[in-house]
Amino acid sequence: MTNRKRANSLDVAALAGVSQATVSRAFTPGASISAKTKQKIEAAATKLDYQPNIIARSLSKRQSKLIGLLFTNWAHPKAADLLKKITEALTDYGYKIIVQSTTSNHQTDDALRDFLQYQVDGVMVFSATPSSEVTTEYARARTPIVRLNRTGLALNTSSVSIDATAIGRHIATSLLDQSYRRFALISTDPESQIVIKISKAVASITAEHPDAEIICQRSGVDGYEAGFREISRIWGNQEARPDAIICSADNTALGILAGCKQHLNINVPDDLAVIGLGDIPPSGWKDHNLTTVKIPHDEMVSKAVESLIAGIEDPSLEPLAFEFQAQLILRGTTRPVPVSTESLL
Amino acid sequence: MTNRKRANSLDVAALAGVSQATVSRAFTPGASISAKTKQKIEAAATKLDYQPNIIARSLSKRQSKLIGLLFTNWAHPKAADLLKKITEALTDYGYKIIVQSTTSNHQTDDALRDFLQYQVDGVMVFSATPSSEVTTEYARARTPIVRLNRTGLALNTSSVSIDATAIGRHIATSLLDQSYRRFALISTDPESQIVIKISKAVASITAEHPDAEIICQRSGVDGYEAGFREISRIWGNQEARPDAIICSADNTALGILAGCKQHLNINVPDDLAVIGLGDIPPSGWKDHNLTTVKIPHDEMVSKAVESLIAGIEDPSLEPLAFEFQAQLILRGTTRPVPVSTESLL
DNA sequence: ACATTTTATGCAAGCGTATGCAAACATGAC
DNA sequence: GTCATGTTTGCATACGCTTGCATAAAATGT
Repeated sequence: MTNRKRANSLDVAALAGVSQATVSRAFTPGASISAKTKQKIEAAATKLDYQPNIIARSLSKRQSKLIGLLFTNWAHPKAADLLKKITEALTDYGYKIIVQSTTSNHQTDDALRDFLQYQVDGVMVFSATPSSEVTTEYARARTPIVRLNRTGLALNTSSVSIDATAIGRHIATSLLDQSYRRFALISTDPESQIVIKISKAVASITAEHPDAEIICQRSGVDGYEAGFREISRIWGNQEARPDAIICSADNTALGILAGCKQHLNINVPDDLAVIGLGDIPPSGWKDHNLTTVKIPHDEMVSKAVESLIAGIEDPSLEPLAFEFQAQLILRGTTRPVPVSTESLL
Repeated sequence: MTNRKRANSLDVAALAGVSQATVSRAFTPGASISAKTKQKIEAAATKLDYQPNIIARSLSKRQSKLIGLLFTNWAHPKAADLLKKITEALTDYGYKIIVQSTTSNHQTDDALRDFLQYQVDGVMVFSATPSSEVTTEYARARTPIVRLNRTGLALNTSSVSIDATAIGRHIATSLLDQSYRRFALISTDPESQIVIKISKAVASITAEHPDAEIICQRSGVDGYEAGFREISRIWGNQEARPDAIICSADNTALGILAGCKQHLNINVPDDLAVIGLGDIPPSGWKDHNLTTVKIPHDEMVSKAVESLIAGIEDPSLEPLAFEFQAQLILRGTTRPVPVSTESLL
């Protein structure tokens, strides 16, 4: 019983008095095998504590049932939820997930090449964009890549994202309807495509409106504390005080809110509107009650997983770019909406 | 160039004019090979876009360089951080991580068996306890398991946890020093070993103190909203109002705090002390300023990874149970500490 | 009963790599 | 030039499984 070596199909075959091939078939769903021998083999297998070696199977079948998951943005407020969702969805499809964390773009490429060495059947990338060299390698290997939280149809990869332009326009329109006119845009990562698109959308709406303007724009403001400090700086510049702040993260927005309340004595939403992005749980808490944007992460993950599987099953499938609609959640940090526009929500 | 088949070591060997074995050696660090041929092979490899097939290597070497990570408690406030830390630490050791999510105990066992099929070199389990059947299977396969966030030395597995008894005693002593006497214990999961130990520690301290008592104990209170509701219920029972609440999660504590402020008009910390567990970011925010317990997750992860690797490298190593000291962070939801006890912190 | 179809099994050749062993080669000492 | 020593290489086999093909066994039909 203290046998060093793990039992393999040959051992089981010997014990069950059949050939090794038959053992293999006993563990292959849908294979041609009689109920009787299958049972016999299963008995032998349990006796020997045998379980098929998936590594060997992968080698033989030339598919690993492994999906690479490249995760970059761990600071994302929904990081854990996303991971859970992705893992579970892929598991349902019979895949195992091998995760890798990266920070720099350089690392991204290395990690993707690693995945290829592990013969992954597909890769999902969260909040990162691989180089075109790597993606062509993937194309050559006919291994699909799906990017989550990145837009566009770049480089042989699919993407699943939100329709940032739409939500940007929606935010701007809504603020205008609520009689705000002087917008500030505060973002975490200046390179985020989503943030850029939102900014552009807001800009295009204000451009159409005679007395509206974007009065201030700042990036690299990341997190609660940063928001708390940032609002003082903004408010300090008396000639250019905004009356509405659009923030690329709820955290930051909550920090701003705290600053308003605690030492600036700014009345939200009368003097100033604050809008976040992401709808993290504290935003809904009664003591914050932040107006924000809810991103349909669950649907996005489902779609991403779905399209990854589709790409694996049919390698000739063309990559696609999906965009989902985000939802503006009006709470207490913006004025109540005039009835006329309520139907828009 | 649109070659369907991935190049393998034999193709490279042919192109470089050497044997397949030599190619293998070119990609094996420390193998016996001359600089010249190695270079030649590398040139051929890049030309063919060759990368060693790790699946095949694993089969041949009988080790996969794969670690199974079983993740249960996705709701843990630090879930994402922990995952990141674990992933990165294991990557540094040259391992890849294959994650699996589970909810029920039954799933836990299945997932662990799956890992075994994938020939993982070791497994890390976060917030779950595998059955003894599975752990003996692992012992037989000489594959180590490390449990993170679970205590004790059960079933051939190592564990890394906090010293719950110590922090429980510390909390209780500190509250007594601050002249609180009537304690309430609110927990999320009634089965959490850590919570149970903390409760017992608090109980043992109060037992030693003549006029202190645990006046109320509730479990299954999970999250901000639940805390918000719970404090009303507690406060409603006028004869049994506590003067200090010890909460097994910061979220819940923050909900309680909000309830105190918003409609119960309870003065924290004068009428009531509130202590959380976990030190999530909002707890440190100025508008909450929650006294809580900081858990040294980073050290714990390092230790867990370290001991897992040790177990892999030396299978004869006995499992160990590690306990780390948690730290009480005194903020605004408890009274200032009398000077005499400050040295304890 | 036999012929015919269907179903189960075994045989053997892969899948792509690692590695012990022996042969070949290079190096330096004499 | 020979020999001893150490370094590189190739050969062949193993790792544990799948699967096409051929054959044996069972089921069906007449």
